[in-house]
Amino acid sequence: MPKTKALAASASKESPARKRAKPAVRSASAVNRRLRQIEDKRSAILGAALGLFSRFGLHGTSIDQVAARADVSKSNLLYYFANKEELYVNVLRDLLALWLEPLRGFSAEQDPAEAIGDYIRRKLVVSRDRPDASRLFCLEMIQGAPLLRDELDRELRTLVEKKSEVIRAWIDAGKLAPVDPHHLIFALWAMTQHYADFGVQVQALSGHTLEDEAFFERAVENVQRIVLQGIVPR
Amino acid sequence: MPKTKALAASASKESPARKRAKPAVRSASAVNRRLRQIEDKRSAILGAALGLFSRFGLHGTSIDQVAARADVSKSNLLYYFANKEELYVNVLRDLLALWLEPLRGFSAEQDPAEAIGDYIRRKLVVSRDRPDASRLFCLEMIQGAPLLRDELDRELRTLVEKKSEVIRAWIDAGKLAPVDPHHLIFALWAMTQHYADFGVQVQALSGHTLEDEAFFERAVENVQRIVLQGIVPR
DNA sequence: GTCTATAATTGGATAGAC
DNA sequence: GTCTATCCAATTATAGAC
Repeated sequence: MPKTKALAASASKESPARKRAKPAVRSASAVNRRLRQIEDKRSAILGAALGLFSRFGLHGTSIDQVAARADVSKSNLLYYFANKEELYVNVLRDLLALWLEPLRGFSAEQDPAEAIGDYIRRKLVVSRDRPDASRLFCLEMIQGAPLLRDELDRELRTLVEKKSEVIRAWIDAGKLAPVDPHHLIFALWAMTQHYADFGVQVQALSGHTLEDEAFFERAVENVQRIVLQGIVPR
Repeated sequence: MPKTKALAASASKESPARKRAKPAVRSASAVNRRLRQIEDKRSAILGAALGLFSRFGLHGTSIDQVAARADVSKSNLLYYFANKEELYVNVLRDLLALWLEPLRGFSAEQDPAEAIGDYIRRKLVVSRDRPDASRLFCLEMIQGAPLLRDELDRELRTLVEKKSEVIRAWIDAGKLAPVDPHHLIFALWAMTQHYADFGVQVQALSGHTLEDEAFFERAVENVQRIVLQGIVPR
């Protein structure tokens, strides 16, 4: 079985950028420049890591590759992140926020059709602009989300419960057909992320990518139509 | 970058079970028994491999683990499959058929609502009974489907085109709202596979699995309702 | 902070006896 | 066909100079 050794205790080593500069002779601005430089390097590494992890997974990616892509040496990378798994965890952490963002918009005062239509568009924008994030998230889920499990149970769960209440309120007000909120949310996630996660298949079958403006709009319209109106003629 | 060395030339080594028994002293039934034994072992290995590959991916799984799970020795496994990638390819090949199966059902004479409702149920059955297959397929897609790309372009593509025609015929006959066939197919795939691929998340948020009979039925009904009727009250 | 070794380990694959 | 014993390559991670 794949090792999970340092996973739990992964917050152990402080990253250098977190350490405050000790009183030195340098001017404040020089220190700030330095700090920014370091932070930039960190995010360069994180960005490179996301790109590779999201395609090849944790085990399919070597530190070397990440380092090369981030244009730093391998040992330099290991100076910033104590080990591969710490790097991976840090990439994942940044992800969840981005992933949850669009859902927060929902509120009972809105018109449901509009709110949900909007949500679909926003999620498709994420699929278009951050397909790597979507894919890594998916990868992690497939593997049983060993690293996100806790967050899933806490943050995501409470958020989903809250939004389910909103959906129920809409239904009670007769503004929405009686649909199970959970299943509706699953459906929305699935349909929108599909364009990122199965991008290759979408491309192979339709000949287009979300990058293609016209195709993107068609995707938005069709998903909206299916979810809102359904496909049986009225 | 991850190596792709022997991928193309992977059909090189014949698997032992494919070789016909040479004229021997054994009785026909003895030979048959032997062949079946071998075939059984092969599928034991393939089954074990599917289970592990679908969770941890190609690189996250070692031959050792597969061998252990299939209850054979590592070198014995390598007798049946020349190398890890050949094993992986064989697992994938078996998959595609299973994956395409449900779609073949579609034909223009059927009532669209019924045909599509049926399709949703059949796909959800697959998600329930063969989640590992669904997950591995998803993994492969995320990674750009290096091994399925050809099949995607051929088999899947022509099948999808054919079924898109059926959908278009339904629309022209006024039996279906004007929806882009491709996007509809994507939506159906996405919503149904989601229950397998994101099973952990579904479980974490809803507290249920498709194994749960009542939950399964609710999933079927809700997906059907969303796709067919939509969620805006009529 | 960054680099050049290099240690340490894992894991894929082969050789050859039985 | 199956096993044991290796070989060998790829990687992670560390040590220590600059």
